[in-house]
Amino acid sequence: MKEKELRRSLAVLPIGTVMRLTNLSARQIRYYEEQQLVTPKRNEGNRRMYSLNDIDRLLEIRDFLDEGINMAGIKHIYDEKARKEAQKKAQLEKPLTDRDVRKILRDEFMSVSGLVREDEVSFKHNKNF
Amino acid sequence: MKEKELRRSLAVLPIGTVMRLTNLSARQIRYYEEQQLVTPKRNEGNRRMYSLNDIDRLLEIRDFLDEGINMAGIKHIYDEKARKEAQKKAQLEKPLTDRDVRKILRDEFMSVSGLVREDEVSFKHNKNF
DNA sequence: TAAATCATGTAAGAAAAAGTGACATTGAAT
DNA sequence: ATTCAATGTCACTTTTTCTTACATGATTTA
Repeated sequence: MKEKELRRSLAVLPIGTVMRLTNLSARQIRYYEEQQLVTPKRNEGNRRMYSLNDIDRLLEIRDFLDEGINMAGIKHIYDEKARKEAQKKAQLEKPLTDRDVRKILRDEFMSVSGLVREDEVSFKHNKNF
Repeated sequence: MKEKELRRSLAVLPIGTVMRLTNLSARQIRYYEEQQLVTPKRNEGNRRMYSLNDIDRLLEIRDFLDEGINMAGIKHIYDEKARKEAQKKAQLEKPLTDRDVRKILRDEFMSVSGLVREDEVSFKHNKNF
């Protein structure tokens, strides 16, 4: 299903359409870009062009904001996501060591939000888990 | 899968995007509309807005033209298609009579292009088939 | 072959959409 | 009360799109 992936990442929508589809103002959409939460392409005439993936991202941002999360928080979420993606991809290159497997397992546990409080660092730092 | 149907019929693309996606000139795209081969929506500012279905239609038109079929021919093809769609929908309302079933079967045969020559009208008109 | 028609190109002028940059506003946190 | 984050608004410019009209090359038709 590489085809679908491609279609969803095609930058074909002007900002006017994105406004209607997301119920966001042009100001908001451009501001989120300024905050590096979305990175639309530009056409030859310097007009922003968005993909369906961009739309999804913007809808998600809108939801996060509605939940009361601020820009910094959202930025953090996406940075984390990108970091994990990159790491996962890197792992696929090299075979996993036992140590890697344990680390991944541990990370999975840690990312179950709310299970562990921020100040419970001892467990977090126990490399022998 | 009504969801997908909806997405494909959403008018979200400006003509510039359609040009890039189809490799057709604005002039061509507008001309095909003039010939009623496509019927894009308009936004509040009177700009043409196209759906993914419209894109498919335009690509198909381009292929027909490449095959040497002219506007009238293409128009005929789509008129036929629309006619059959309408008929099929109408049939779904009422239960089918035996006669209807035979007619549908016959039409199916007739629409297998090339099987029957244009001048072989006797078979075509034999209502007892 | 001359004339008409088809499909497309092109140009002009107007209107709409989108760009940037600056300043204003509002609500929440300090 | 001040600051800051998120958004609104305005001014001015560039790009895109619209419509209308006329031009052109390739086919059809008379």
